[in-house]
Amino acid sequence: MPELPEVETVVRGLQTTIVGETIQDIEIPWSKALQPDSAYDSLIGKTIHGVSRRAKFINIELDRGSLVVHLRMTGKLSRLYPEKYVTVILHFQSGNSLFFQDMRKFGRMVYTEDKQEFFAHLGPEPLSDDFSVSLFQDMLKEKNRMIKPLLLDQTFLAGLGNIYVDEALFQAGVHPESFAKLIPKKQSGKLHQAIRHILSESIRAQGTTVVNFSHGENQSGTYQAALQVYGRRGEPCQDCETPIEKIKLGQRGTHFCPRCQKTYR
DNA sequence: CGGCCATCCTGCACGC
DNA sequence: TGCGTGCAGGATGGCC
Repeated sequence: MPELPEVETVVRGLQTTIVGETIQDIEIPWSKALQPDSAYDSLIGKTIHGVSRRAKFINIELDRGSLVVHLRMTGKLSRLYPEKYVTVILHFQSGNSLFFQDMRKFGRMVYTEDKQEFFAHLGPEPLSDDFSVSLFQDMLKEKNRMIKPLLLDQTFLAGLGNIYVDEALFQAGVHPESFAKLIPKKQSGKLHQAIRHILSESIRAQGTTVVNFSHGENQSGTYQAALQVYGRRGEPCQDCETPIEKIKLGQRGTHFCPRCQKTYR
């Protein structure tokens, strides 16, 4: 499951490989993966001028407009033919190609001429300078919602996924069912720090790569071992040895230590 | 506004 | 062995 750090790693790779390429042709084995329907015509002949990241979106900038990619659960971009689960192939004039592989077919490539508009609904970038402790504390203060689903809401804060939210809440000692506006300043400060720490550390680890969809199976990153609650139901908490619990919250599997994480309600 | 549900997809774990 | 069932999950959209 690619989270923000994995996406960042992919983007850095693409910056050194596909910038300057011109799209000559596109194959679309899974038609839903490339949107809108007119995207094919819009993309032919376009040259890639840069690659950047916004939240978990990969923004491939063209001479006009952008090709925005979201990998969702199982999407991967690769320069080599992956054989299985290929949904879109960009063929470049150079003879090189870029393959979009996605077993679960949730991932999307979207052509947009107005990326500002496309990203307009997203909340702040958790790693940006703008995202200060005081801003975060102000944002929490006005939200009468449980903290876990709130942190997953991309319009509130853009880029956190299920795994890192559980980890950040554990590190901050905040129970996922706490109400945002009731979290004391000290704890929301810790939470802010935990979010940024986890994200930047796993970017440093070359994109975490938490747990594969097959559960517990390592892919490539080194951050897996650093996970303290996610996927550890029943295992002793590393701080107090109380078994880690798993509940469903906002339709998401949610892991936490019932002793170390305090509920504010 | 907030919470809940269904939807999209597929592979895998589990129970019988 | 093989089958059926349920689960996982990012984001969106609909409903109450």
